[in-house]
Amino acid sequence: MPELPEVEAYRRLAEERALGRVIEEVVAPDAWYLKGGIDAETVATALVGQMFSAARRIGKLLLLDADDLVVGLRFGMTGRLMIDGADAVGELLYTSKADRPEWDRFSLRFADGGGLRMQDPRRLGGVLLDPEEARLGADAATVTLAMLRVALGASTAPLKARLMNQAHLAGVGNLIADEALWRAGLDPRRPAGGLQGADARRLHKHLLGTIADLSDRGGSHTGDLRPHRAPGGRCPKDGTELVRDTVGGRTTWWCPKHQH
DNA sequence: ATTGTGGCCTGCCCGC
DNA sequence: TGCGGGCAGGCCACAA
Repeated sequence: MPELPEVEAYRRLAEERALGRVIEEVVAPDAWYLKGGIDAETVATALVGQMFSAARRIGKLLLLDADDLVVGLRFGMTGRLMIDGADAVGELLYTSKADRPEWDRFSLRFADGGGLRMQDPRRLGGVLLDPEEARLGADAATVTLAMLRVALGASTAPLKARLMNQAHLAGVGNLIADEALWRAGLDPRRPAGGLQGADARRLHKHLLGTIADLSDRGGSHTGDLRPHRAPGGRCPKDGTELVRDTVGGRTTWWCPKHQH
């Protein structure tokens, strides 16, 4: 399930292997995968003959800068990026590791013979041209405490929902949200705007720490809480049985003893 | 503007 | 052994 750590791995892969190569062909067999009212012909006309000069990332959105446009790649929950057959992320929690031709939703072939592919069994990702980058909030991996306070604002929404709102803070998905709140000892249901002083500082510290740890370990599914997100699971800190509920529309697990 | 809800997509796993 | 239902969740449309 690509969250920020996985997309950052995709970005590095693209930076290493996709820049400076002339695009010779666009293969976009799945019209549903092209977002923003574009079709395969539009994408091909825009991209063929160009090359990428930079690979950027905002939250979970990968941005490839071509000569006169930007390609945005969204991976949803089950998307994978492969370049010349290489995969940046060995394992995704909720997607098959299989590589099937029918799961190729979008591909670019380079003039040198290699190519870039998006594999996505569930078709939850997509391709955008010139995405509106300003619609995304601060990137969660580098957010400062002051920016986090702005992102939380005076919102009455549940803290977890606000953290996952990409317009305010970009890059936090369900697993990272649960892990960071668990580490910070904060109840996912409490109002986002109610965080003061030490609570906000603790959230900031553990949000950055969670993202750094999970990136080092190899993905958003490598959190300390993750193995216990199951019926009967207990808090690895204090042994209390975890609570499962829906918060912000997402399945949420937390420890009723130490998260307040 | 804010917040919450439902639907989309498909593979997988469980119980019958 | 096959089948149906539930589940996973990122994103978006929509309602109030």
